[in-house]
Amino acid sequence: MKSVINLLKVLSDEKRLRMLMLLTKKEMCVCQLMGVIGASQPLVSRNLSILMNAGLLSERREGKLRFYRIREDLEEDKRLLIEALKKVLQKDKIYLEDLETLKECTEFQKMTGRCDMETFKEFMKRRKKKK
Amino acid sequence: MKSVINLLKVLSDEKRLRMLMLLTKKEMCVCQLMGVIGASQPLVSRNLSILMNAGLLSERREGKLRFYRIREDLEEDKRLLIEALKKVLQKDKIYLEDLETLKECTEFQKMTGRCDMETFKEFMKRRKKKK
DNA sequence: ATTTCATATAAACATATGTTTATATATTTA
DNA sequence: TAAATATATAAACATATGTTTATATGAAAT
Repeated sequence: MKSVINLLKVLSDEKRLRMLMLLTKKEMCVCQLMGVIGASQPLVSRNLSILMNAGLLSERREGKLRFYRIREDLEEDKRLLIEALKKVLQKDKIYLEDLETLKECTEFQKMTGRCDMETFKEFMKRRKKKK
Repeated sequence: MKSVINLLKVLSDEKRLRMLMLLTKKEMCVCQLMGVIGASQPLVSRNLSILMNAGLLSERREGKLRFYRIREDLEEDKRLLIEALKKVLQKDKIYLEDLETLKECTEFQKMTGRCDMETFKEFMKRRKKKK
């Protein structure tokens, strides 16, 4: 029960839920998440560490970057709940917007050939202008 | 997204989750819930009103008593998530204990032929002694 | 080695949440 | 109509949580 409660608590924060949903699509580094979620670096890092502590993510280091992904050996209860959430959010507006932003962000990254904070800050600026 | 987040928040409280799980088994009044959960009347009432506001429960009045149950016309996302939680908690220790307590509580109620606060307070006392 | 840069962590703060105590409401019974 | 009773609500409090700002860490590049 305690672990289920904790899981619900961890995922009942909008930014964390959005981050987790993005990570079900692909591995991402901190600066990419900043770009898509539109949150500050410390906030993204803190939420990642909360998701890590909940046993949901694994981490991989590559140079200065740290990539996060959903653990492949998720416990049964976590796997089931995440599946349910994916189903529930399938047509959710914010979730679909995030997926779209992720696509654009990935393209922008390919175009520039870079993966650093400046690049994603630039991406966020352009995105704001669009609106 | 907002409604899913709120649902997760509402259910990430142990007492509320336990109450909801009990209510998937049968309709219950406030004093029965007090007996099984072992919480004070105001706390049970407050949590019931939170579950109501989240669109999870319906209420039926019978004399001085108020009976609560899971809404039969639950929205799709809520239904899905509750189903997932039921699956996840199927073998959970606290959940199974609660079901056992519910059974005993119902028997005690039949035996005494009463459904009021005194009766359930008495039930709680006896239960504590057992341990 | 020093600087740069991505990320993590700590400190500080405001706000939200769970719980208890006290009080109100509304139905029943006397 | 008054007293009793089941439940709801309000007030008060302590604790937990999300967020920002400032600082630390550790790898890479110079």
